Amino acid sequence: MSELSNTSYLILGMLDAHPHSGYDIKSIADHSTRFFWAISYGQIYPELTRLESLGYAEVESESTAGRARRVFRITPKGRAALKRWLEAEGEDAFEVRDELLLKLFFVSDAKTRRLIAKRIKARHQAVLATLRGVEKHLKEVPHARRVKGSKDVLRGGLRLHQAIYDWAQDLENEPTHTS
Amino acid sequence: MSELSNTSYLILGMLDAHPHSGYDIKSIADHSTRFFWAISYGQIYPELTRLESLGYAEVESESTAGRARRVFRITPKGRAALKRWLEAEGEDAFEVRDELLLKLFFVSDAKTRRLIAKRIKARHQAVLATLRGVEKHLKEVPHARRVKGSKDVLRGGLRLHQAIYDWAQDLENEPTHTS
DNA sequence: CTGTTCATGTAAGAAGTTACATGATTTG
DNA sequence: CAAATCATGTAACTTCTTACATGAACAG
Repeated sequence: MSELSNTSYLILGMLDAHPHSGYDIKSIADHSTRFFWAISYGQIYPELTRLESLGYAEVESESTAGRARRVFRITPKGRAALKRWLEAEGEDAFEVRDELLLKLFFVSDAKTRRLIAKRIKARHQAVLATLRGVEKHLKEVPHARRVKGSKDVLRGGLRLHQAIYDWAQDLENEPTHTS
Repeated sequence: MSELSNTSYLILGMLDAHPHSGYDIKSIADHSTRFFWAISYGQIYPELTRLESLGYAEVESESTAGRARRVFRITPKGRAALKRWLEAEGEDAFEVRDELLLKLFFVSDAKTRRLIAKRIKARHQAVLATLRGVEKHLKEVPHARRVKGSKDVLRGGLRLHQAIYDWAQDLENEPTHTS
């Protein structure tokens, strides 16, 4: 396959904003990109090593004593690759995997259907609450350190989850299935 | 890990509505579940064999001459497992992977940002058009043959993609980034 | 002094995609 | 008769998750 995956660019994007360790990247991703692109340690650490060996990133600092810590910095080559990716027109993968929608699709009795609607509501209410927390937190982050698109993307997330919530609300209130 | 995955239940759900071949399942999935749970031949054929060997499904008919075709039917054991799954409370996985959101997250210049907004709009406009086509098609399918939740799920999809479209529209019209 | 957070990494496996190989039947 | 569609299946690969192993530093 090609040299860099979307997950590589996610890491590169984080390094572009500021030098980071694998641990940093994971924590940032867990309250930002995870809502539309999740990553795990099992990807991050090997990928950082790989990005370094390919010249897209380099080790900025490495702790020799005490607690282990390797901080990576993006290289000019990495920055160029990131820019190219950002501007490239491609397939622009969009994928949803939703177990509750899958269940709803196959459900025939009204009672289970209503129960699933309830569960969908609860799920997205929880996500909305989390996103509102992120929003609050974001306002406290110094302007310069903020990843540029975070505000836009956050608003998109709020809209998306609100829309699903509203739909599930309607579904729950609907009279017992006709037609 | 456990014996049946969500993808197994998707197949079982299809067989519950009506006996099908692997090819059938793929074509149905491609204009229904694919919007929230995509599957490929590489999963379907081995999984049908597996479901049969575990007693959740059985071969209803098999062409011995001419064009190959194996039609599967759900067994009582399969039906029971499906029902249990539909009613089980679990983690209810919800996952989004969106390359354009990922790009937007890292974009700093207004021009690229606007371009990505445009691409998001185009993408979801296309999905909406497809979903409206599915909606039309669904009305022509005989009532009894319809998978029960398809209408509900379809409306959910329309809402979701409309919400993203609207958000992208706002994003495109916004004055060049302040704050 | 104990639990939490910081910190790195690997190994095994699950899940999914893509490409390939093969061939029959139908439609224009 | 050629192209599209019907039809099954496998192999190689990518991607991602989970669990494990290890240990330092800090907060109460």
